Parts: sequence; structure tokens; C-alpha cells
Amino acid sequence: MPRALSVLEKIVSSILSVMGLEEIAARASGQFRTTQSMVANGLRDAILSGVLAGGQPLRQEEIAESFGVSRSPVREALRQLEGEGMVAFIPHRGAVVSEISHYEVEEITEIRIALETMAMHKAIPLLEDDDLERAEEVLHRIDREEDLITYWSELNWRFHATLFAPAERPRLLALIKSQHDAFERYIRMHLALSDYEKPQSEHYELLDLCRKKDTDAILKLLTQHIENTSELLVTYIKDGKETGANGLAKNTS
Amino acid sequence: MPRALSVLEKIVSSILSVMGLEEIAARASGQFRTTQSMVANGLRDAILSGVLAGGQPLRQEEIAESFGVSRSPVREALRQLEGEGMVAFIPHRGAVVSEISHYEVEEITEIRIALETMAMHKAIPLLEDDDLERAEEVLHRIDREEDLITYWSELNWRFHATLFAPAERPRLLALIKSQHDAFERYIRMHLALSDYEKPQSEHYELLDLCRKKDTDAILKLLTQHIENTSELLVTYIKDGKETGANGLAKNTS
DNA sequence: GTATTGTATATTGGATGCAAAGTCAAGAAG
DNA sequence: CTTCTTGACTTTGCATCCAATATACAATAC
Repeated sequence: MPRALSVLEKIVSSILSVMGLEEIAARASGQFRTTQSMVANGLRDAILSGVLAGGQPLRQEEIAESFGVSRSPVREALRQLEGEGMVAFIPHRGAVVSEISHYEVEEITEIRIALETMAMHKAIPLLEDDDLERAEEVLHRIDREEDLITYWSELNWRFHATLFAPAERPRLLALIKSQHDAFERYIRMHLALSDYEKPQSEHYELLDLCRKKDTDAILKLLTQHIENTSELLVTYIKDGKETGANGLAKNTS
Repeated sequence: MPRALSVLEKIVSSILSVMGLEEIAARASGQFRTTQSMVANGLRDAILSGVLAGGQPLRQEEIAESFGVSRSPVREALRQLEGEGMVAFIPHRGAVVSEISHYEVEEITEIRIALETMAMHKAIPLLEDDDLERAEEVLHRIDREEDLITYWSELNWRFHATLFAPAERPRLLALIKSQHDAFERYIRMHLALSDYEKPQSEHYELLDLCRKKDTDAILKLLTQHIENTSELLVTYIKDGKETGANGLAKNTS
């Protein structure tokens, strides 16, 4: 029992310490105007960061205590995440962090390729020097970043989102992000540092092709980029299944 | 006040009367094992059927009374629908049925074309006579159906889903359905009986091409089919905005 | 020894109560 | 006449309480 508490407390405090000002700003500027939204964001973060592993049961009382609130906002937060597909409810048994199989990884890969190539295709003719500069800036930040395990997800997304942005398709972007997220939490858990090198070099390649506005080559490389990630993930998931869900396994007693 | 109540009561009773045995079976077999899921399904139905129009505020107390429950399960149901994107919460002001603009219709159209042509493409080589027969059966039901305003949505979806099914992509299918749903509730509200004729004849055409396994022609027709729906919808939404369903005037910039 | 039934305990699901935020209209100030 | 303030009222958001359900384990029957 105290174990689970400490895990969540770590998340909460990590949000508060790592994000620091961002957190406080968000709170002030109306991002966290309700307890529910704070809990929802905290849990989402915890799931995406891999602290709460797939299949892990989410005890309402524990979560409530961790956040220092009652169960009502916790239940609402869980329901919202259910709607987002991040947790699954089993009636009278509670919520668990939803898992994806390697079949689903392959399915998501197809979806991502379809959606991302579309977004990219729409964005290419509208890409300005300004956008490309900002994208490159993100890549430099990745190069400089010491703690990639924590920040890869966010920076990687920011790079791709920057390239998609000129397309001005908010709904499409949201869809892509949700598919992205389904991947990233496994990425963060499993990948070693060396695994970041190849995608990062592909990022530079992609940026270069974007400068040349070579549509065909861009879409081809983007497709390849997604497929590479997918392959890595499938390997890790299959391995994990074989060896028996390591890491934060903390099931019965 | 009594107006909104009667509207919702109509929905609830229509679920109970129309579904009859199905409803009871569902309840017994675990579909509605909690009040929350009943309310969520009821509200989703009400929104998709257009009974609860876009922008309409959703008073928790009213809904709770309509369903004969307290506000707790109602709030949870609303949160779940928020996660699904069907309602939007404004802190301390409550939930409203989310709306889509004609910009969003155009965006969803692109997304639908990308996802549905992909699903169809994967399904074509796997289509069996059996599938085609079931699809045709649905079309006959549409021909026979008196109350298309109520049942078009469901039957139309069933037809397309039948053709997508052999692809065996549950996540993709779910994504397509959610984009579909974003359209259908406007369709149901706005379209006249005559508007169903063209899509239905396209359905027969599509089925015919599926029999011939003419991939290129199928994908082309499917794209056209989606675009036609989209155009109708854009017209109706623009008309609605112009003619004075002003209500909550929003982003026109 | 295995299967089944009954009971204790933990956990979820739902109802109720109360404080806080928001809304609206009437009246005062400019 | 318009704008701002004030206070009653509405509605939301959260905490607490109680009931319903599931799980684990022990006791009993076969």
C-alpha cells in the first residue's frame, strides 16, 4: 500500500519540481481551475511517463490520498481518461491503465502514417523559414538535453508538431498526438539512450528535405521514420511479454 | 425547465420502448451494469440523435432528474463524453454539447477520406461473398425503412462498417466511427428525405464495385461519397449560421 | 482431496450536503 | 442613458456517507 502511494507522490512532486514555474503558471492562468483537471493531468502525465505501467490497477483511494483530495474528482478524472482511451474501467473492479498489444502497435503505425503524411503533405507548401528555424531549434535542444529519457517524448513531439503546424489542422493534429501518445509511453519506458540516435539523425534529414521542399522524399522518409519507431516498439513489447512484464511490476503482495 | 426534462425523458423512454428486449438483455449481460454507463449511453444517444443540439448547456440536476439518479453518475458520464470530445466543460459553468464549424467539417472530411480509403483498401482483398450479402441486406433494410430520419445514421454506419470489417482493424474502425459520428448528428438534424436517395444509390454502386473488386474505382467512389456528404453538411451549417441559429456566436474570424 | 458454499473484508458506485463560483437583475453613481 | 456595484439566487465542485458488489478465505459436503 505505501508503495503505490510513494509512486504517485513521486509523480506529483516531480510535476511540481520539474515543471516548477510552468505548473504554477498553468494553475494561475486557468489550466487547473478545478481539482479534477489537476488530477486528470497528473494521472495522464503519470501514464504517459510510464510511472503507471499498462495493466496496473488504479485504486481510487490511493490516488485521492496522493493528491490530497477526495475520491469524487479522482473518479471524474478517471472517467475522462477512459474517454480518451488511456484507462479502462471494469465495473465494480475499478480502472486499469490500458495496454496495447503488438497488433495494435502495427495498427497504430498504419494510422499514423496515413494521418502524418497527410498533415505533412498539407504543411510542406506552407512551411516558412521561420517554422524550419524553430524546428531546428528543437533539434538542438535534443542534442543538448542530458535527460532524454524524461524529455525525448515532449521534444520529439514538438519537432514534428512544428512541421505539421503550418497545415493549420487542429483536429488532425490532436488525432495525431493521441496516436503518438499511445506509442510514447512505451518508448519512454523501454528505449535505451542509443536508441535515440537514429531517429534524431532522421530528424535532421527530414528538416533538410523540408528546406528543399522535396515532397516525395519527405513523405517517404517520414513513413520510414514512423515504421522504424514501430519496429523498435514491437520488439520491446514482444520481449516484455516473453520475459514477463518487468520494470514496475508490483502486482500481488 | 420542464421542456428540457420532457426532451430527455423522451430519449430515455424511447430507448426503453424501442430497444425493449435488447435493452433488458444488455442490462443483464453487462452492458449497463452501472448507472454511469446508462447515463453516458443515454446522453450520447441524445447528442447523436440531435435531440440535444450543439451549444446547448447540460444542467446536471435536470439530467439527473430525467434519468432518476443523482448527480454523481451524471457528472462522470459527462466527463467521459468530454474525453470523447462530444461535450465541453467550462469550469464552474458546466458542460455544453460541443459544436463543429464548417472549417472543422472540411477537416474531418479529409481525415475521413484518409482513414476510410485506407480501411477499404485493406478490406477489399479480404471481402467474402458473405460480407457482401450482409452489406446488401443492410441496403435493403434502408430501402424498406419508413423512419429514415431516426435510423439512417445507424444503418448507413452498419453498411460501411460491414465493408470495413474484413480489414480487422478495430482501432481504425473506432477512429472512423468517431469521425462519422461527428457528422451524423448534423445529418440527422438537417437532411430531408430526398437527401438520402443519392447516397443510397451510391451505396449500391459501391457494393457493385466491391463485387468486381475494382479497387481504384471503389476508392474513388468512396472518396466522392464522403465529399458529397460533406458538401451537403457545409451548406446546411452555413445556412443555419446565416439564418439565425445564432445562439452562441463564436469564431468567425 | 476437490468442489462448493458461506462469510468477512476491501473497494467501488451512488446519494446527499455544503461551500464556492458564477449569473442576473435592480439600484446607485457618473 | 450608460456603467458599475451589490446581493439574492442558481449551479457547479468537492467531500462525506452509505449501499452494492467483488474477492479471498474458511468451512462444509461429496
